[in-house]
Amino acid sequence: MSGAQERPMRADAARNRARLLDVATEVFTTRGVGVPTEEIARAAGVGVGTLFRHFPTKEALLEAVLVRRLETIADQTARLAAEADPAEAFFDCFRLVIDRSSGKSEFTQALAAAGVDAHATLRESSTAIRAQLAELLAGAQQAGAVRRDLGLPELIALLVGTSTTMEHLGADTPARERIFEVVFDGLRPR
Amino acid sequence: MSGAQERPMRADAARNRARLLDVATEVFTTRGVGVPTEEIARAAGVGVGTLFRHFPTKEALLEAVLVRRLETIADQTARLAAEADPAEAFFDCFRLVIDRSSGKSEFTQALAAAGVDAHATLRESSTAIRAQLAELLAGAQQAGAVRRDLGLPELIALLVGTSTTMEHLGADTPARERIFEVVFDGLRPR
Amino acid sequence: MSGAQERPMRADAARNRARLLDVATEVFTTRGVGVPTEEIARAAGVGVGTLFRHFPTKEALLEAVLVRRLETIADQTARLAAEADPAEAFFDCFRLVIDRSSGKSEFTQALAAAGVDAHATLRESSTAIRAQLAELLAGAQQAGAVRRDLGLPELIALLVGTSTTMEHLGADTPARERIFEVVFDGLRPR
Amino acid sequence: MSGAQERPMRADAARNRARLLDVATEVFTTRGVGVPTEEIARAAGVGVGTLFRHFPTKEALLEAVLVRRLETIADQTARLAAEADPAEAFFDCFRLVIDRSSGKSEFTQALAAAGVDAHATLRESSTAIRAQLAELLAGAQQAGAVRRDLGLPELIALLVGTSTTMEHLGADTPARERIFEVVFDGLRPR
DNA sequence: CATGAATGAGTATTCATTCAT
DNA sequence: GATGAATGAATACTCATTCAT
Repeated sequence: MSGAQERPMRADAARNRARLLDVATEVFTTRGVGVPTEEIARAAGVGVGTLFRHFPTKEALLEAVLVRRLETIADQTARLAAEADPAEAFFDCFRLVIDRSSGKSEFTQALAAAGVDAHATLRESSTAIRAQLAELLAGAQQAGAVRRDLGLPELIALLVGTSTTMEHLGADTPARERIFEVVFDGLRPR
Repeated sequence: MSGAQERPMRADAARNRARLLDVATEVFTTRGVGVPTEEIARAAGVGVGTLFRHFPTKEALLEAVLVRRLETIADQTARLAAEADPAEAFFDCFRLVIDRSSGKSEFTQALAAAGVDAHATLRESSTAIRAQLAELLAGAQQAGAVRRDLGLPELIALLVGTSTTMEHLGADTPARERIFEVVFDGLRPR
Repeated sequence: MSGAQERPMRADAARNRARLLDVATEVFTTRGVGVPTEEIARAAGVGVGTLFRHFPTKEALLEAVLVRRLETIADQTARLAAEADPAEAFFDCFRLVIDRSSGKSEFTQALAAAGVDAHATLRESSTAIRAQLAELLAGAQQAGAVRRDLGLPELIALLVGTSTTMEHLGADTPARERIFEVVFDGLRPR
Repeated sequence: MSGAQERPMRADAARNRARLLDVATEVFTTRGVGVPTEEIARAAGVGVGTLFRHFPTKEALLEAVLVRRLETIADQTARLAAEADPAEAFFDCFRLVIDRSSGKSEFTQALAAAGVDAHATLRESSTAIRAQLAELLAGAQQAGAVRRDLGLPELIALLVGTSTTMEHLGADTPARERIFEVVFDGLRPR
């Protein structure tokens, strides 16, 4: 149900596609979405034509990057949810989502896309993550670890916002930890 | 208290400058920074030439918009700080800053600019607001209303992040209120 | 009712616009529609930006060229129609339309556009020319100089086709004259 | 009588070549010459590589299409010339050539190619058709059915032009018939 | 001072053609 | 031989900025 390849796809083509995704992720994350396609192609060691063969549009490339991010997170989130007790699962997941967030506000966009509706491809993977977040939230609320009046939209908005907060703190680990404390304290009932 | 005028400046010139700032604020806020300068000029009822006479660069225009925002906030913040008791002042100010946040992520940028060091012009007004925020924070902490381990950088980052959170909730007032509760609860000691 | 300038338009702007139209006409006519916009701009001694300021689209430029051609023809046609007797007017006009046709099949397109429907601007001037042709045709038919069973569509198609015929004869004047004889003979009743 | 095959050529290769020619003819005729090679290949059920193996250039493909058209016409023309009396043969052939004309101006090009000297490959088949047309014309002229002052160039140009005329009339059969009457009347002596 | 025409570097995208699989 | 992935030159169009009117 996730990323099934229609046909095997030639080895080099797959390698190029992967390389393009990696480079694009890196570049979009660190330098924003404004970077020319040609530069991305060059950095991936392919011609522009190849980039556009794999992703018919710059937007499609961005979308693919976001989808992959979301899928990665969804996978890890799922693993967490299965292992820990509800409360721990919820807070660990919150951390995980935030920690996956890196550089620029690009990831913010990805998460935002999970909240708002986007293109078809994105919607699928964002739906997956939304479902998992909803489940985790419900579990934590039933376990009495999180305020009952919070809904999924607030949770998502809070994830996006906290991600932004962290971006502005950079690598200052103690400060980041204090923010986690503030938010987690605030999330608990009472 | 606001950008000193070198020479008297003709009345119409001043009017044009003001109009440009207003329009730019509106446009940047609602439609993002990507809007062509020409369109801003037209909306302000002047030619592009005039725009570039007042603001030598598009970036300079954006900067001016941000500065004015920061100044406005600083003014209101100052008023609040003078009137209420420290705790109330702090939280009221937090709300005020967030509520001034509207549309797009433009305002978030303004807040971000207060955190990071940007161009010279910005630095002046951001310094002002930083000073006030620092004072308010200290007051609230001494009054025992806010955790003592939080520094100014965390506060600013939190403002930026919460602003982002709110953007994603849009006009859902009850939800926004719940976010305030979460953050404010989290800010309090213990 | 023809090409009214909204506002005076600066002298240099008008000159550039005219130069662009001239160059485009020349270039499209002799080398076809495939010629890069940049080249047209360079040949007109302006930057691409100027070209696109005057004609927001390559298609718009082509359209403008065609319109001007049609207008020119319509003007001359009108003059002819007013002076001569119906039969002479009709045949003179036929010649005139064909003789205005030069190089490539670009003019064919222009005439075709008069037959089929095109963009709004084109339609206006093509309507004008169609009306005049219809009038001339009717006059010649009433004067007994042209078969009564021919309609306007056939006339236009014949103009386009004869224009194509002439293109393939190039500058061979006697041959062109023979074609005129063939077509004109064929047009007469019986 | 048609392009000699150097070596036997494998059965599937021959089938591919034929299929490509068919598809290209169809596509060029209905949608013009601008259609991407890749699309033609796909429609023919082969990869682009195969297309370029058979026709080293897009232009070569177009040329092959035209050659085949000309050959077909030449064949039918030859048959007609052998059967009827000179006058009838001439006019029937004229009709046949025109009626073979379908969609877009692609066929017009083919005819035009018979008039002008194009690439080597084309020259061969166009020479054949030119010879036949010359013979038919001479026959009709000696039979007193066509003006004596017309040469082969005029005839070819007239064929091309009339083809264009017909294109613009589309499927309006009565109108097409009237055009034939006009042209045929005009072609007769006096 | 204001205007808006001119500029031209910059960008996404297409497509004929080549070549590794 | 066949395939389709890779290539990259080419092209229409945009927009910040300058400067003649």
